[in-house]
Amino acid sequence: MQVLDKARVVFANKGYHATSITDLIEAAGIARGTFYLYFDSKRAIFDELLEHFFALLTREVRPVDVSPNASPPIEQLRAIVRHVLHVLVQNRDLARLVLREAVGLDADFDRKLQDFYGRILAVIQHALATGHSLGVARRVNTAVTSFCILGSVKELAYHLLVTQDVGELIDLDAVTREVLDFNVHGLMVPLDPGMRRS
Amino acid sequence: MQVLDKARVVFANKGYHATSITDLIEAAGIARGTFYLYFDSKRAIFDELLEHFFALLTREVRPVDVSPNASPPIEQLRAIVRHVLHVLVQNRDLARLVLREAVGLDADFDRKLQDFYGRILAVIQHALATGHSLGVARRVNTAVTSFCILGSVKELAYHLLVTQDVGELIDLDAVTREVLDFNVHGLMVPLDPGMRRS
Amino acid sequence: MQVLDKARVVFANKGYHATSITDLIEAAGIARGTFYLYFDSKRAIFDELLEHFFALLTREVRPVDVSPNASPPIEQLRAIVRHVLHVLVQNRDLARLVLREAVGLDADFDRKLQDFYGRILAVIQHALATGHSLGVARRVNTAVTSFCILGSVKELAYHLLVTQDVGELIDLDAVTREVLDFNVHGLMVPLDPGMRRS
Amino acid sequence: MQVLDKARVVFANKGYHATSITDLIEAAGIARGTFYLYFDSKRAIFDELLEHFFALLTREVRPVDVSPNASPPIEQLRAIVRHVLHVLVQNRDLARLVLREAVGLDADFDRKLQDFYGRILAVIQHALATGHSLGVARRVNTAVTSFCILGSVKELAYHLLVTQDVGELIDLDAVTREVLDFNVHGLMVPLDPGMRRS
DNA sequence: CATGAATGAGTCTTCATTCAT
DNA sequence: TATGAATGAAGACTCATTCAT
Repeated sequence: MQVLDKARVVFANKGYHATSITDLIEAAGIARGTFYLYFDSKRAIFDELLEHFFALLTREVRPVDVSPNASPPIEQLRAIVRHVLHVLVQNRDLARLVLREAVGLDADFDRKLQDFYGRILAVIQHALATGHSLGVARRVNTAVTSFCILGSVKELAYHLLVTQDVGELIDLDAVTREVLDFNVHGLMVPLDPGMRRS
Repeated sequence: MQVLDKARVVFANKGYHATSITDLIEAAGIARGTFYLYFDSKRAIFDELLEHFFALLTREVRPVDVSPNASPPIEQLRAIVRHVLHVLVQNRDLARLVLREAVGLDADFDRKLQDFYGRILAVIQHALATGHSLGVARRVNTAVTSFCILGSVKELAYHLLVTQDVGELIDLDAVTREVLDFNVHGLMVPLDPGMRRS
Repeated sequence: MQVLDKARVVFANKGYHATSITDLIEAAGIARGTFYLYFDSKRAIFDELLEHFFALLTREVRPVDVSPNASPPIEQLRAIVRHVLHVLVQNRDLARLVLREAVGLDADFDRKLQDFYGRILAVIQHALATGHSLGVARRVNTAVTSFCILGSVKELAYHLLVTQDVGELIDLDAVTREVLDFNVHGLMVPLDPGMRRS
Repeated sequence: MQVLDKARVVFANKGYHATSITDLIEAAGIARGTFYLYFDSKRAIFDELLEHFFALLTREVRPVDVSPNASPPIEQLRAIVRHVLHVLVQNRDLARLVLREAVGLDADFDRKLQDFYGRILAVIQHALATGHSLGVARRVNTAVTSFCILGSVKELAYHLLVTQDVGELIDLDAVTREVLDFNVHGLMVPLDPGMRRS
């Protein structure tokens, strides 16, 4: 909806607390009362905004498929990361809201965020376990490691979207490759350089 | 100071915006005017709180030493990570504030946070470059990778401190080992177990 | 407007500093927020009140007309004085505000007051110079004398409005005549009483 | 006293309301509690300051002496005006306080001011009546005219002291002469009975 | 006499929300 | 549906005054 679109921009630019209802209705070109016709409160419209974004992001985040004819787990993870980064970059405003404003807003929202990240973490953990059982991944503490993986992607996304203003110029594939390389290979030099190609 | 101690707890529990001066003075058991005797504003006491924490955290964050008789970079990094996690765990309240409340507060604070993380990122980048030149680290995009490393630690810390209530029970050394293992070795199974020693 | 009307009375009775927003809204019978819907601040409503009064007072204060078919300068001055006294008497509250509260409020208001009185002084000085060049007025230091004239009217007005409570009973024409007599003839007995009529 | 001296300057520069106890004690170089050792309140020290000034000003303001061997009333008035202007110029700070800050402060102070001016007005009225009975002054409404005389001096003093910064350069005698000329002769050109008719 | 840390009543101002039209 | 005037609870901050040392 028009109002949601405008609100997204305003929230992203001014932050949740600094955004007033007045800002919202002026941006949307509607009257004060009209706003409350569509949304219960300032909190509610913010919720709706992020709920939509959660759905968008989670759409492609699904458990790795271990069936024989599925692509290898690492490829599935790569697809997920690429998708997530892509959605984030395509929705800078919403991404800023999730990564900056939605943190520590209130207990209710904290739970939603936790649910969201929990779902992602579960997928990662599942992938790690699967990868290990397939012999393609080290044996790791899946809980700790899944946080690490999530964190590495989040932090990268954060700096890409919030800090940098030239976000459009980023080579998403290169970044995705780099993140995955980091997550897959770590920092260590290949034991036998002769056998690998970057 | 007494007031700062109480304020730290209140801020950590209620969040910056939800905390009122009244909350602060009731927690500290002082009068309204007394508060303003010591702090210029609500924003100022929050600032002081975090500034102190930044100092605490940064104390051990220093560029890796590449002189011959220094311990290997990886060990230095391990020390830094252990220290950071330790400080975070020892200062749960302040850690919550930095990881949750300080984001998106206002432009001034954003800059401080960015400075803080920037210093850490610089150390990491420097370590990566050094490690590569010493032949102990892969050649990576140091910018991207430093975000990944920072993110992996931050996310872990966040979940340790914010999500879990049983943070005291955590084996910090084990977690540190796990994070570093992740960052150093990634997820891949060792190519040739027979040829490696941890 | 209703709010302005009530505010005028309250300000006049309690004085600017002693008047609180609470006083204002209680007198107007509106809610706190409603006040700020119409006025930016306590200072702003006061400003608006006086600005209006300045306009009212200045309306008839114009340079004396020296064209042949205009009434004599002394008559024009008389008209101005009568008008000013009339407006003051008709707007006791506003008059009190200007004469008592507006002095030394803040730099901005001081400037406005100075502008206002400056305009009046300019008219008086102009009239004095004109009168002298027409041979109907003594040669005087126009700067000093214009202050004297302004002062004589101000002081009279002040005592009429502020001190006395029976201001309505005043014969305005008699007072105007007396002020002008004072300003025109001074205290001296006519040199040749036989030739003059009061 | 030292504290009073400093307070006078601060009050004169910042105005009564804008002056805080902090301003006062910093200027005097004393502690907060010490201030209340000497003065009951902010209001009280201001009162004391002005009370002193009233005494200073009133010292020479006495009823005109009608005894045969006294100087003529007009001379006595001239002496009073000269003295008043002199005291005002010699005590710019206090003068500013009386003319700007003391107006409309509170009911109690209003009464004191009224008493003060009342005493002066009484002297003027008495002088006018006496002058008339001696045949040296026109018959005027002494009430109205005394306001005019007081006002002409006050306004002049006000502009001399408050508006102008080059007050030192003023030729006090010339100004006194001008004021008296104005009050005595008014604006009219001297009648030359032989040559003019009103 | 002197101090200054502590007080708390009181002030201005904001803004999410409501509701009569 | 749409409007926008009105609301009032709640917030941050000030400052004259006190009193234990």
